[in-house]
Amino acid sequence: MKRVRLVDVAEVAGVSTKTVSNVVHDYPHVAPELRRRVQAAIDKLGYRPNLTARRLVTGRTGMIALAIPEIDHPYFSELSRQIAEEAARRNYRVIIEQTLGKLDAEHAVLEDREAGLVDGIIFHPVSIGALSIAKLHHDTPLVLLGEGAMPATSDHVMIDNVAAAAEAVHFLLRQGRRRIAFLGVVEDDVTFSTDKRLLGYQQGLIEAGLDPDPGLVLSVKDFSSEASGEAVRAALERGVSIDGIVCRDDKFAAGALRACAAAGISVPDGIAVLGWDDTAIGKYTTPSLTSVAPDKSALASTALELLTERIDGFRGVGRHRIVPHGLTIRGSTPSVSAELAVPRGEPAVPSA
Amino acid sequence: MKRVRLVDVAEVAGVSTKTVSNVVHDYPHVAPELRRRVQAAIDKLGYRPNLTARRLVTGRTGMIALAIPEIDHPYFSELSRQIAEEAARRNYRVIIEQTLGKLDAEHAVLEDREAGLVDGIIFHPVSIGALSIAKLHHDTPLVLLGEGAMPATSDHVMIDNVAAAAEAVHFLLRQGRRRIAFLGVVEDDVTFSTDKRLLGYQQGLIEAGLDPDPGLVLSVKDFSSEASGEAVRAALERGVSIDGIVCRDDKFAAGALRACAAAGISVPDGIAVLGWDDTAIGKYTTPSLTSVAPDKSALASTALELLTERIDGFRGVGRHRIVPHGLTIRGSTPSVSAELAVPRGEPAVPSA
DNA sequence: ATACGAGTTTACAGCGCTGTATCTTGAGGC
DNA sequence: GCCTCAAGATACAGCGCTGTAAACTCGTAT
Repeated sequence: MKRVRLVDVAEVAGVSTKTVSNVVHDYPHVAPELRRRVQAAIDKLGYRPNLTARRLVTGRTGMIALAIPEIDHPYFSELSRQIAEEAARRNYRVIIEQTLGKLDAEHAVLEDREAGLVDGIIFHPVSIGALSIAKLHHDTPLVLLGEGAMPATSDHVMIDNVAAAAEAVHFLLRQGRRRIAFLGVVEDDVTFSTDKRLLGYQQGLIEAGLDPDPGLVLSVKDFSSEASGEAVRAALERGVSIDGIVCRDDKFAAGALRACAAAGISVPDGIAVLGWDDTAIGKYTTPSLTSVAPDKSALASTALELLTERIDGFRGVGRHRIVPHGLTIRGSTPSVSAELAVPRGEPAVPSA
Repeated sequence: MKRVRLVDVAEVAGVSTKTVSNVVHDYPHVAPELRRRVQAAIDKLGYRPNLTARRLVTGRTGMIALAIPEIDHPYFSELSRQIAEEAARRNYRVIIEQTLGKLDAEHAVLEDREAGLVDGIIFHPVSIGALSIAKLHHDTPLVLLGEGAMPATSDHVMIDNVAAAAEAVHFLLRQGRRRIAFLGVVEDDVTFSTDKRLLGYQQGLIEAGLDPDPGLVLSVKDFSSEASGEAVRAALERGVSIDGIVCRDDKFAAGALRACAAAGISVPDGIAVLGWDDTAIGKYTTPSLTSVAPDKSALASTALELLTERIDGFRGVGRHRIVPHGLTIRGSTPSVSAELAVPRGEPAVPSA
């Protein structure tokens, strides 16, 4: 059963292919009667335009590629959803490319592998450097996400990680916490996110007149929640005094929660734990997780806005946009009002 | 800056476009010297084939659509990852379509909206019925996933939900649990998954010579973990005696865990909780979750296998494949060995 | 009656690529 | 020395659609 083509419809309706095309596209100057006849033929034959053919001639594919490290990481799947929905609103479809953070896969994203396949690329790089991006990037419109490489030539969207981390610290300080740890720095970490968050953490302490204690910056073996839990366990065992933890992501926070539970320390009473990314993970932990919340919806719409502008011909230099962030407050930090009611003068010292 | 085309390369190399095409495709009968010359021209000009044009002539797009309810639901994002990786292995790209389980979106998936855009569709339906699928489905190769509609005409892949639920029940029975609840039946549930799992649950009890107690089939207001927790809380408050819960998915199980904790009942000592889908959620709950584990990798590879066969011309009737499932054992159920060591004769009765 | 132009409709080229059929070449057989 | 044949290279049509420009229609102005 051959697919129905424009010519088939044209023949049945007794008009030219262009007229059929005009009807399909709702071109205004088509006589009502003809429009009816053509529409009837379309319905009768069940005609559907061949998008590939349309693309070849228009040069537009109506698709954008979304290149992210892992599709099943909660942050990225939640972000993907926002982007897919925002893209749909603008009549674009999304094809998802998983890089697993690997350098060669990230190179492939830029190397026009999608040549003529997508109109633009939204890319959350992890391993690749700014220089490589600038070098490899041809002319497919590109918007970068995250705290990784950000060459001046490309558009870029992120939240203000430094400010967010400082705010997270202030949030805990307001609740009387004084021994706030940062979890954590990963050995051989190639990502830039941690740096920014660590910087903001230190900045927050300094702003409050506190001296950052290097012993409170916990280092973690890898990016798993097991490793982060292990790091917290080890710190507590060493006798490090901690009454709050700012984590680089929700996974790490989940590990911290486990370690606290294992050590018999109550969260949030003994230690307050603060995650990052406001992913679904935070809804399932015990207690549930207070987490820095990037505005994923704003992230998505800003990325799409920049990208569509490029697709529509904008040729200026790279634009850098900061989107809002907030703090989703759940059970792993004391409620602010409770704190205000019973201000604590002394930092809580864990028993382990 | 115009894109480099085949003709541009041909001109530089001083050969026909077809020869360049042959080089690009590694066609064997090309003289080594010519191949070198053409390759040099390709490299020099930075030529990348225009996939859209190639598609128009070959009729193959190299893309498959994956239509799922929610991309950021852990089960679906994990499944998506498997499918994307399996597809990549077979040189297909995946475009993801989110239906949100809505009927009109599910209709759209089948209505050739992707006409000429994808070579095939992998579709996890929720709302649409078997009849509608049979009626709407044109000739784009299609493979269905899940327990929803499964018209005889379409290929279909799932796990044996009835058997898995029965096994889950037996697993708890072996540990001496006797008051096993099923969580839960959702009012106005349009999905078929619950039915199958409930059936298997009842079957498992009957096989063990137990009489299913209707009071142990908990009904839940919606699909959130809050609602499932509420259902468990209410049951416990009514004084229903429960020592084990088989849940229709991990989200429900997470809600159950919270309800137990709130009621002061230890999991797994007082109540054993068993989730479904083996999603990442189970790693973050307290305790971590024992969960029925569909073999997502087998699901993905089987779906791709059936789909590519159809794409490659197979025209037979719908094939139905059952893929394996297992049980990922974590903290929400007692370890089997401990149970064997200390067999319990009496069901544990929760204190609430 | 003729010209004009706004509104309709069409012919045709061509997007960039590949499949088919065809042509060229040179080695080997007689 | 001529013919055969396979390997190597090419010409050309055409995938299904849309943009452009030209053509046609018909009511109104001249």
